[in-house]
Formats: sequence, structure tokens, C-alpha cells
Amino acid sequence: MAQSFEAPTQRPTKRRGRKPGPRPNGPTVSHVEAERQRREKLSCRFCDLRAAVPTVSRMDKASLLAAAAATYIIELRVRVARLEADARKASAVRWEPSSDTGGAASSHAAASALTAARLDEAVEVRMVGCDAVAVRVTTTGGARHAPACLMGALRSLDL
Amino acid sequence: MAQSFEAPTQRPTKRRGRKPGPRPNGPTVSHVEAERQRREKLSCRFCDLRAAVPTVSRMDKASLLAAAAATYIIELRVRVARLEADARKASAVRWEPSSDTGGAASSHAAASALTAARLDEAVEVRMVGCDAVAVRVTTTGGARHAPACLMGALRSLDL
DNA sequence: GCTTACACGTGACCC
DNA sequence: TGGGTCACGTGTAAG
Repeated sequence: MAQSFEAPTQRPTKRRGRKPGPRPNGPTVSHVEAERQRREKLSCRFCDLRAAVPTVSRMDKASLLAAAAATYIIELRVRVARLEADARKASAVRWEPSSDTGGAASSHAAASALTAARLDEAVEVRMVGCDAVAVRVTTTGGARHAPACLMGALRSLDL
Repeated sequence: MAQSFEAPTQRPTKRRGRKPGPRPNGPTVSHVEAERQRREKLSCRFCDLRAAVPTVSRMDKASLLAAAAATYIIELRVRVARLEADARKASAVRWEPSSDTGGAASSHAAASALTAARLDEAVEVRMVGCDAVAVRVTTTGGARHAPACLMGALRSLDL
């Protein structure tokens, strides 16, 4: 209901006049209209994707999808992983020189570190200096909401 | 290249038999075949995108595009930006005055660091990476029981 | 006139 | 029952 009309942003050629004739209000109009709505939606999504992928200049739908999937997302994912690992490693708190995801053989015992584990999440706490601690929370499934959970827990401390 | 046949990976229901009849080798076969190739390619790209976006379980094409564009890519981009800023500014857990210049320093401090102060003690929490936080407790008198208090508080979290 | 690419209508299918 | 989605064939604009 939002999009007033069709603004492909990439193909201003309006192709056809759209609705070549006034709807005769026939019996099978329902599905042709539904299909039209679906098409509109899909095209809009394509435009959004084009807007989201900056490395695209003028591509077809297929190429756009290819770029979005193969190139952009994967590259961003590896960059995120690398940056996370870097940030974790370069910081004064060195958790472990192991790889990020995967096996993660956490087989080292630190002096002043306590580790607690539940069914699906684990938290590590380590002293840094004498007035700071570093806390890391890892979830087995997706590590998406880990920070939120951690922040919420810390907030609940009412420090 | 290489796509042997059609493996939607997501919709094994082959809908129709595909090619309802043997090629009559008619006059206008060229474009129907070209269109079929285009469709194949596009579907393959959709499958690739589905494989690249992990947060999608079973969605339509439009929803998949929406998720890929609006959610995943943007989130990854902001995460990359934040991590880059973090890596640049706080390679270690150095507690420089967070409000140093007050200029554009709100890049990483936005909703990632909260500071609370009581009468005689202050605690700083800062995100390190995306699943770890660093907590520092400072007491005005420079008491030595700050770490013990902090550890006890964290322990009481029963994580 | 070729190829490439898109939107449309429509049959078929699934909740 | 019908709303929702998909793939197909085709007309049609560009390059």
C-alpha cells in the first residue's frame, strides 16, 4: 500500500503502459491482480537489494543476486569474522589463540579465570589488572543475541 | 556454468513436468529456450542467496530478498563499521577518557558503553568485539576490594 | 534481424 | 473453499 507506483530506479523505461485495458471485472481478475501485486513487491525488493549493495552499478536481476550472495555477503561475513578475531586477539584480554568457530578447543586453564557453562551458553570471566575484568559469553547456536544478553545481565546487576 | 539441471534445493516439487511436449522445433523456439535459461539462472541465484543468508529458513523470494537486503547486509555493514572503529580506537582495553574530544567519538560509544556511579565507586562497561565486555570498577579511595566485589557480583549472576 | 532482459497473463499447485 | 506462490510461454522494448 505504500509504494505509489513503480520506480525501479534502475530501469526507468516503463516498458508497457500497464493495464492495457480497463478491468472488465471478469471472474479471474483476482489472480491476475494478485500476481501483479506479487510482481510489484518482488521488483521493489530487487530495488532495495540494489540500494543495499553498493558495488552494483547496472546489473540484471540474476547478476545482482549473484553479487549479493556470492560476493558481498560472504565477503562481509569473512570480514566480520576476521575483525572480531582481531579485536579479540589484539585486546589486552587474550582469550585463546584458537580459531573462532568450529572446533574451538578450549583446553587451557588460566590462573584467575572461572568458566561456567550451561546447556547452550558459556561465560568466561578473567581478571585484567586489578580493577577490571573481561567477560565473554558464547552461545552454541547463533552468537547474535549474545551481546544483548550480556549487557542485559550486567545491567541487571544494578552496579 | 555447470548447473546440470534444476535443483531448487528449496522447492523440490517440480510443479510441472517441464517441457510438456517434445520440442516441435517450431519457429519461435529460440526465445522460449532463452527464457528458460534465464529462469534457470535466476532460480539458481536465488538458491545461492538462500544458502548465503543463514537466518532464513523457508521464505518466499520476496521475503528472501527483503531479508537479504534490509536485515542481513545492513546489519553486517554496521557491524563492520563498528568493528573497524573499535579496532582503530581501542586495540587494547585502554580506558582512555571516553569523552575525549566529544566530536565524532560517538561512533563506537553509542549504546555500547554505559557508566554508572555511586557514592564511592564507579563501574565502566565497554563492549569488546561482539560477544565480550570489559568491566572496570574504580573506587575513590583506591581500595583493594574492588575486584573481589566485582567478581562476587559477577558470580552472583549465576550465568 | 539477431540477442538479452523484463513484465504480463495464465495454468497449476499448495495451504 | 480461495488466497498465495511459482514456472511457463509470449509480447515487447532496448543494445
